[in-house]
Amino acid sequence: MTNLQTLRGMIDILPSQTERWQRIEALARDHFTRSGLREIRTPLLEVTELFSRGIGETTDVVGKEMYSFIDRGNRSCTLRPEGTASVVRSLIQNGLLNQGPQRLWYGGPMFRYERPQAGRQRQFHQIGAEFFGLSSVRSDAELISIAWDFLKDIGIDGLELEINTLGTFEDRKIYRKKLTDWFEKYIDLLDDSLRNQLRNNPLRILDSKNPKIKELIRDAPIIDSSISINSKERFVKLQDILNSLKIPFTLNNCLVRGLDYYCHTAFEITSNQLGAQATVCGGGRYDGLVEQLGGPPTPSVGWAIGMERLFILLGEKIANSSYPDVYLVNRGEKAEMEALCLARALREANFKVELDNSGSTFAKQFKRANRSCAKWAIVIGEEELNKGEFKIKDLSKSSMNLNEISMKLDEFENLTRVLKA
RNA sequence: GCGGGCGUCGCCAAGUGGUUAAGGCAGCGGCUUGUGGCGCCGCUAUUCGGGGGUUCGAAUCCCCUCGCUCGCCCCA
Repeated sequence: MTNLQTLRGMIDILPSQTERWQRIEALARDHFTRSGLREIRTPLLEVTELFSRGIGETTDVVGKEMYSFIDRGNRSCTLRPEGTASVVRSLIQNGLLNQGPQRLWYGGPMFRYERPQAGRQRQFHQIGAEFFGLSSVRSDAELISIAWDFLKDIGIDGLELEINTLGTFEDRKIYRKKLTDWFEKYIDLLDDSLRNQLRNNPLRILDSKNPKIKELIRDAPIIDSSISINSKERFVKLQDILNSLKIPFTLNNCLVRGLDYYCHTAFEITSNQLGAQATVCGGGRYDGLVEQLGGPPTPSVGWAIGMERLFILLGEKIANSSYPDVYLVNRGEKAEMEALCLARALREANFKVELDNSGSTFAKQFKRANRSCAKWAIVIGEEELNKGEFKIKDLSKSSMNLNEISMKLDEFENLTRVLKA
């Protein structure tokens, strides 16, 4: 195949799909605005170090999934694999963390060099929300509710919210040790990659889908056994609030965020309709991140939603539905000019107008008018022009020639009144 | 990076060694040089992702390669 085509894992969003995107994006913007979030936009390209430091050297994302290159100034640059690191960088760089709590949302394309599969592309889109400078457990609950309500509002059903706690950094350290010691006893059962994980990120083993490991994990120590009274109380409080908000959830003590700066709340919203990649929204609290990137200690909590997965769940619920108000049938040199002027005037008056520029026969043009699903056809030809008129036709009426009305070219007010009816 | 499935027109496809590569949708033209949704007629793949091989003969068999897809790892 010598034809030029998209890079693997990168797809075109064609006109038949863009309207769905616009609708969801508009709904998201509206939902976030009502939720008191303000949008932040950061560059797609950042210095590589931002992600290696912000996401973690030992993660797969940084270790093998980044789109990185050296630019002409000999800097290592990376297309963002996620949104949070850039947002944090921006808050620090622009001094926004000195201006009180920040409630933000962002959206746009992210890039990860992975093998594409259902619900996963190399260029994919996320929308995310984050709170900075808010440490109460109510913030965690509010943020979860914003995600939950958004997904509900746009009409997605069958979602499940799973939550877990990772405790404080101290708690995690203790748990990590416990877990490592425990897995060491079964080191023979672990393959190379799991042993690697055991060294770098033992908590992530809990997430394994390997059936044998899953069985093993059933008997592994759970985090509950390691966390402090305060952490436990915080987690119970979160559950209480979610109950009060009538947001159903399940506890999943294998749900972990592998990175060191995560603490307390971790959650995912999943669906069984997504194939292997079941998570449509994932997030948690990461009080250590801002500091790790050179800012002041700042409590932070956030989540991201995968847009492509959202669309899989939506199916045909948000269909393209924008048909023209008017299809302008026209023929003959002078009539064509008149039609162009009329199209412009109607568009100015907020009508969606499709102008037939084909110059083909009236029969053809009407065929296309019908296909376009326009409500009205306006007809301008030599005959009409000679009388200083045009015709309006209701395309939804089945009779062919009987449903025309003639109108003078200068009766624009009258025309718009008819079209609106 | 590693497995499984697949690759025939813009889309959906039939064809599984004999040569004129069905059919449907969409598109274009006509029946209808000025009137739509139905109908009828015609046109639209020298070619079966690409390359090489086997054969008198290949879309059909073999090898390589590219791409898509599903899964593993991991994530949204």
